[in-house]
Amino acid sequence: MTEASSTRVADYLRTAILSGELKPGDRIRQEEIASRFGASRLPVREALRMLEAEGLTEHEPHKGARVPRLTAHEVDGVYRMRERLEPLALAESIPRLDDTDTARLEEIQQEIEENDDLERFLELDREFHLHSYRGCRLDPLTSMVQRLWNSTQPYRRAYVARGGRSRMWVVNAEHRLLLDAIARGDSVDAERTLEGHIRRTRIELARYPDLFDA
Amino acid sequence: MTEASSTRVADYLRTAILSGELKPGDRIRQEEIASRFGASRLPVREALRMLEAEGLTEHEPHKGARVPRLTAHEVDGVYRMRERLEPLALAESIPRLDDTDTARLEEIQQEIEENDDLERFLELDREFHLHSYRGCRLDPLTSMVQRLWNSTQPYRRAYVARGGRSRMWVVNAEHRLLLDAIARGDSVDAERTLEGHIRRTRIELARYPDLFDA
DNA sequence: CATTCGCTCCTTGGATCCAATATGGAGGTT
DNA sequence: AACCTCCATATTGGATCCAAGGAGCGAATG
Repeated sequence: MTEASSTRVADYLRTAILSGELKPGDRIRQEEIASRFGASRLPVREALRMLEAEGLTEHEPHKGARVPRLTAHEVDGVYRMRERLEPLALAESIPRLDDTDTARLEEIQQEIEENDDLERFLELDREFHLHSYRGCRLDPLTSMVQRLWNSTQPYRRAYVARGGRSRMWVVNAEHRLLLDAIARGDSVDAERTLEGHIRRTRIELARYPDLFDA
Repeated sequence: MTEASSTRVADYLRTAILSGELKPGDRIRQEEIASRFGASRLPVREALRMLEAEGLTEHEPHKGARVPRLTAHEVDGVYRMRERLEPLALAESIPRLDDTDTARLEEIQQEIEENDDLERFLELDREFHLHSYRGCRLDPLTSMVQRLWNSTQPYRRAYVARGGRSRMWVVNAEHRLLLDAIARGDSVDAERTLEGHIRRTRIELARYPDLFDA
């Protein structure tokens, strides 16, 4: 057992939140998680701190941890941050991407277009974008980008489940344009395309303010 | 004692790092801090997790916590992130700033120009910029900006101590232009001015690659 | 004489127990 | 009947103790 126990707990909770098993507003009781792992509450506490750092949980003294419930305005803000940060990550990444990477991106996009499952789309879309940043050597930047993706995941899910279906062709077109720019190594074009992609998604999301009520 | 003990420890360590008392590469022994506070190691562990979330410490299993030592490339990356994020924070902030705020900014800038102490300058410069974001209602954004400032603080100090003196007039001019744009409520101009301010600082920093060796 | 193996000590990771605080319900009062 | 207060209980925060892993030093050997 060279792996830290708290890390395992953190991994479990992370996938639970990202998969939608734990929803915004849900309370996380330390004892419950601890017993599920046959461990004490201490590693759970550590894990919750780690997740807090990743923006996946929030903590209030003597009240415990919850999955954060974001307002429409906050999600909008996160998307505006992504509009600025992800183009930077992509520009930093492109010079270091090789043919294997672009082939992989093409493959993912292909599967997105053939896929018909909601949950699978969320995974693939995330993988598509994060893979395009894989060449970015700026650790603080990539971890921040990941954090932003994590924090809005539940609302992405809600949106796609609601009305996202009809707009799928737009996403696919944007992804194809992005792929083209990346394959050509055209960072400037890629940045602009990506910024537009995120901005349009943000504006689209704003059309469904009731996603954030529950 | 309604205040969490771990919070006090975190506050102490944070100021210790930001003030330069703890330098990049320094190890932080839990027992040492704990005894200094007459507390057990547990709240120290929690505090270290919090600081890790803020980018002020880093953690390795069974090896303990250290103040992160950034490479020149990483600091450059952080500045590039700031170039993109802080203009957004400023634009978001400006519509909500009132006359009291601009007066306060003017006051800070005035003191910067009269001041001659290195440590005091670091404080004032930080306060100037962070105060200009005070109207920004996007919590994730402001906390991230603060985080970026924190993580480069030791290197800002080293730079100013080394050669920053001679360039002070540039900083002052930039701050004055920024102030003017803010006072006029001209978000577009303010964004552009701020971006240039950060970019020039980044390029200037890159001229001293040996700041990162020790 | 250098190198490597192994041992000891130091530091961190985890479990259990105790203290402090918020939550929810019952009962009394207006 | 509604509201407020107070108490019981559940849940988190902290202290102490024990286990596990890494670093540094010394001795033995090539």
